[in-house]
Amino acid sequence: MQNSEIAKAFFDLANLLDIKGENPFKVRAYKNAARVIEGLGESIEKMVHEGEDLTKLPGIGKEIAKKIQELVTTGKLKKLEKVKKEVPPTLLDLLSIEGLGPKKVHELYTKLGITNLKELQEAAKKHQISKLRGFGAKTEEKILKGMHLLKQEGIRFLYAVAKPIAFNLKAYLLKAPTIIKVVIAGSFRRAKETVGDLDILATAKEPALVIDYFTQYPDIIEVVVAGDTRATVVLKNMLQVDLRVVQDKSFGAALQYFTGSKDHTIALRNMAIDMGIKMNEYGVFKGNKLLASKDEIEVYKSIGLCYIEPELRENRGEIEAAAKNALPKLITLQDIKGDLHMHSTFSDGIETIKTMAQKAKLLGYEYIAISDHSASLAIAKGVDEKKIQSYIKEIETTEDEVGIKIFKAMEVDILEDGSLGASKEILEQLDFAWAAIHSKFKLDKTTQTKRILKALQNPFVKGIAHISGRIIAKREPMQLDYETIFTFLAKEGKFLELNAQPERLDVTDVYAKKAKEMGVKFVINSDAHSSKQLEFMEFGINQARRGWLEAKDVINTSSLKEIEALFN
DNA sequence: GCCGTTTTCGGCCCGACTGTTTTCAGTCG
Repeated sequence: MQNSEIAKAFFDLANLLDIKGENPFKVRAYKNAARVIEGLGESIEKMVHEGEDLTKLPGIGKEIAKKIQELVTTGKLKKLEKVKKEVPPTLLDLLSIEGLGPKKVHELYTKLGITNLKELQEAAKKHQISKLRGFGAKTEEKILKGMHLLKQEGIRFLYAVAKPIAFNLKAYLLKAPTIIKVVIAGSFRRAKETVGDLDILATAKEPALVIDYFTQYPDIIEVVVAGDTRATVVLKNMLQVDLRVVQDKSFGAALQYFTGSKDHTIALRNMAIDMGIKMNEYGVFKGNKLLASKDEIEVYKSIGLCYIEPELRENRGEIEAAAKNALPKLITLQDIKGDLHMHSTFSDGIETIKTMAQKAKLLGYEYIAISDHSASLAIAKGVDEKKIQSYIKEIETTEDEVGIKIFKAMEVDILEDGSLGASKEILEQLDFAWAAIHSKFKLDKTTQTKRILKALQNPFVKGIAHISGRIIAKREPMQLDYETIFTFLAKEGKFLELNAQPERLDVTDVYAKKAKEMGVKFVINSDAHSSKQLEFMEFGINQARRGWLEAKDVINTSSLKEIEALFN
């Protein structure tokens, strides 16, 4: 059973109990546990099988641990089954309408007998809803409007897609009356691989003027809420944007609050409470005394912590590390000295080796590797016995012409049985190869893991590229025993690729952190198929930072000399 | 239901906005 399935069971349980009117703190406890499970790096099922103590996880106590055990071993949760008999589970769908929460759904169910979206729509059309106490004409209208917005729910935007949208909005807002600062905050600032909405923080002398100006942005299709200091709108592309405007003196406190994550901020505020301190978006206070507000460094310092980089703010141990002054010094784009995975017209790249090399030189790299596909991958028309000589010659010529070190490499396909899609005769003419899977993604976990390990045993293979094979929101990751693979990589001194393609970002942040803890070394590669795509390195760095990686964990931060030594 | 270096009981982040009220509950982030 996947962590996500277990988390969903607890979310459903929490929401149904909430609708039923159960103690809200108990509801919150279930939701907290669900979030912890969702964000966990390792399989809860595996932890149960290995007899690990689940109550060591934050937010999981004796009762929830027992329920997890029950779910994993029987596939069912008696308490959830029981609640589903008391409260129709189709009521959960009603919660996805803007403005409907557990209390209102409870009223609709008990007073009007509404159990699903269809009945809700009918009741709204007959104007039965506005007659209920606590409801009115506006709520009824909102329900009817919310019905057709529902389908769009839950879509997330790739970071790389959201970026230009965010920058356009920022440029627009910087022209707002009395504006001082504009920062894209939220999950975008934390550089998550996808963002569900954009959270923008602004400071201004007169916030209300900025809100008014914001709601006139041409790409808006709906203004959901607009008050004096905050507004929520939906853009034509269905991206939701939240703007918060505060006085400039509150910038640091507001930025911390609006960057999140929610779990991180709640943990900070709880820590502050223990110290007799109150934290909100206006500042950090002891009684009436303002301790900090103007910048984030000061805000963190006021509760005894050093500054925590946004990418780490997920309540995954960063607060404890900050308290001990043991945070990692995160890798930056400037640390990267070369790119070791890219394609050319010799396989499915759209530009020549020369164009790729020129662009790499422009980016300031000391070295690159051209790593076209092996011929076994028919779709990419790779390098076979007939092409290998011209491939090598072209790389050598370009190296001299452009004046940048170019490694002769290959992204060699891993076949179904774990053997490689290129012969020894081809491989021994190259500097090294990355191994990668491009087909048969659905093999079971044991078979898939063995397949990768077998490929990695080949001496020409220096590492594994885009390990999970996932395409965000399009293809599920393969089932793998990551621990076994990471153990092998660390022991053999082979490398784990962090693929920077914005829809891959493979490995994920959570697994990167785990691999690092196990002593694995990384290579961050653009996997560029055009010279423009060499700039994707930025997205790989984002993911690496979210995975707590430092320059010393990543081999392509090394100088050419060091890299050559590594490959010999 | 979870949690605890003052606590095993009594707390549980905190504030903006809306729509419905006639001073505030519910929802949201």
